[in-house]
Amino acid sequence: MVPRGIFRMTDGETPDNGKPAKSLRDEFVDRRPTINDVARLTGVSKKTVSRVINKSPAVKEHTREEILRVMHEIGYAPDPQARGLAFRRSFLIGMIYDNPNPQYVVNMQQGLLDGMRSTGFELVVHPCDRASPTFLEDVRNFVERQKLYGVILTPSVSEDERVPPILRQIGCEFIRIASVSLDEPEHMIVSHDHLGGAAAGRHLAELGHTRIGFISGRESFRSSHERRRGLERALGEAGLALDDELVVQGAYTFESGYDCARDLLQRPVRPTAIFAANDEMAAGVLQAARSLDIRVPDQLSVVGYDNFQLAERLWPRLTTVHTPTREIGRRASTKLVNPQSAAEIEQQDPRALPSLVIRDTTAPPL
Amino acid sequence: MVPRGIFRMTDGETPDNGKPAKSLRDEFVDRRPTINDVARLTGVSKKTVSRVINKSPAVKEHTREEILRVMHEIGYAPDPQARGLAFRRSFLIGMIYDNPNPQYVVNMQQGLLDGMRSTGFELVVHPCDRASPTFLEDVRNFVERQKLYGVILTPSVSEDERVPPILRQIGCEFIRIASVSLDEPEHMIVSHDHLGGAAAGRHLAELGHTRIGFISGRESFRSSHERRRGLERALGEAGLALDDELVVQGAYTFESGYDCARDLLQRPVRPTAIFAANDEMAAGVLQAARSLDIRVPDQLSVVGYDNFQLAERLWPRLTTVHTPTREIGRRASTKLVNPQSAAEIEQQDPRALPSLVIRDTTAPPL
DNA sequence: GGCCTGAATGGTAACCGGTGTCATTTTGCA
DNA sequence: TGCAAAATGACACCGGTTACCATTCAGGCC
Repeated sequence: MVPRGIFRMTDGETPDNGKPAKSLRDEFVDRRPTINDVARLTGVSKKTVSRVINKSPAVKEHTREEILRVMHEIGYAPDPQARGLAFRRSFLIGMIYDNPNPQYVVNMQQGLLDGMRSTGFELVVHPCDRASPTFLEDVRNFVERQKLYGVILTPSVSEDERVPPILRQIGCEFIRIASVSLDEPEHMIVSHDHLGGAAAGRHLAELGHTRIGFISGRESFRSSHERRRGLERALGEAGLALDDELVVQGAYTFESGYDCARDLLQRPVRPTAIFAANDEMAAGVLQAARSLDIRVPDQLSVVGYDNFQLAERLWPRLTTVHTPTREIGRRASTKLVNPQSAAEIEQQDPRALPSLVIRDTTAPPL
Repeated sequence: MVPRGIFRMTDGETPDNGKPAKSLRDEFVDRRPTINDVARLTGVSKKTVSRVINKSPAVKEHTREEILRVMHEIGYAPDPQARGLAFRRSFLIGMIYDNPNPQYVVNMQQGLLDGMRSTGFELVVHPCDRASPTFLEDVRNFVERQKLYGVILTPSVSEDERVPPILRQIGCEFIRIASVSLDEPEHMIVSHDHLGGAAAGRHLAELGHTRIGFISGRESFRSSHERRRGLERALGEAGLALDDELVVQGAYTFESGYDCARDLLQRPVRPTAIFAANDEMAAGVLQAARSLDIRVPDQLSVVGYDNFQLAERLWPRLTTVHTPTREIGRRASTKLVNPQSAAEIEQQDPRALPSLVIRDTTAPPL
């Protein structure tokens, strides 16, 4: 039996003005259809339509289909603002970052958007300055005012332990993206930088290098620690050790890579290989080698980390560790907007691990 | 005379429960203050508070100050969703782009955010595929569903003439960012790429080059046209002409730059200088020269366009044309959220013009 | 000085487009 | 037929805005 009213086109109280029959769509040329229109056209209450929107199981299959049909016909889509107001929560995901590398930012954004595609969520970007005295207040205001559905924290914001308590207090979901687990797993996506560091170390050890220099990022950067830890582990497994003398501290910038490499390469006994903790610094290493007439890879092997576009544009083309930033981003946003499917993905798909890309800056030592 | 009620802390109908005096803020630890709270605490109606929020002149100065004081004290900020719902318009700005270059995207975003800082607007990023059959539908849905306040179109989406009519129909403000004016000025921010092209051409002509190659972007890219037009003008002013034989078409990618340069450099009489329409392709030119044992800049001068970070990482460091992408972005968003101040900026500040950055890839011909 | 008029200001109710709570109707099954 | 469970609906509410009306105030006029 057909539920009464399901097929009525107009409500009993809406007078039929006798105009020639026209497509349902025509009514909405200068006005977007609302939930009330859907309810009126299907003859149910707006509450029932709301149930369909929210995929409540408490709607008879037949009713649901009819409502969906009408929605489709008149081109209805719920208003995220109205929904958000009632939910006390928007359908916006915030990406909070303080990262100077454009390539990272864009790859991450792309990945986040991949995971949010056709879910109705949108991405709001929010760069910030972690060193600013108003940093925490900025974050709080952003999240609270926009009533964000969730937040993605990327390095180095993700490493700031002052942020999670604020988000918990507000009641905003968040995912931290970091090189090592800092939290309960449901809040983390880990990039396992120690594995990448180990791959680089193994590669250099296999080539026969024993005097290996390491250029780190700032003390406060977890990723740099992890990459070093991996390097040390791989060298250890090859019966080697990382000489503290050959570890110098950079700052993830091209210039710092240049300076650190000049330092290392002008030592009485210089290293035969340098592992720079990111590609920017590795580019600086190449520049420094050139300035000292040291040929790469014959006289010096160089390994970077990140595998940004830059690595392939350099000369020689840079051997580096690829980080699947986009894939990591996709997982992070999926975890936020679709937790159950995220769990599946994580188990089966190993693509989110770093991997070595061997190009032209590494060779056996002379 | 003090308006009645202004200083009352509680409404007459709200019973004083006799608890010890506490900061006004304490009331809002688990609940954000609303316009009703502000109205109650100041003893005015919410309508008056609303007038203050919207900077209506029809509020007595004294009343306004008092309301602002209370707002500040309890940490009130209007809910953008509720406001948006009533306004039928959100406080979100969309950035719609289909641009493969991360550096451009990030610089542009940064600039847009600069112009929106502390205006209460937020930036929603929306990459898209202009070649997709659903492209226009995607754009429409995005803008219409989110009820965007305004949209920024960047190349090459900004060059698509099908988009503006859709936005006009929806009633959404937009700004097109392009290399040349395509529209009424109030919808455009122009990057004047022909000036940059001319600067590059002038530089090469002054160095004494006469056989100059040009690697363009795809036919459909306005920027490439403009850069070429500028080159031709500068050469013309120097009594030279661009030889059509030496113009080859690339695609703004590293690989296309490499291929085109190999083509040009293996001609019987090769050019002594190459102007590539962007830095990516210029990087490809350097690679190609190296592969053919042609020394830069001694045997070949190279000029790029964009001045992205890459330009300084290359070896030799690339001479290129700087585009003030971030500044352009700042102007674009300012124009959207604060049109009157935008007009002033545009007149006085010339920083938004391209300028030549001379590095190490250009020298007089042998 | 009192009255009238219009401008300035404040109040009330309805509305924007959805959701929550809880009551009511319908259905399936013993 | 009765009853519990499933399906649906009525109504208030989310936090702002507008439309419209009521009140207050100032100035001009007689």
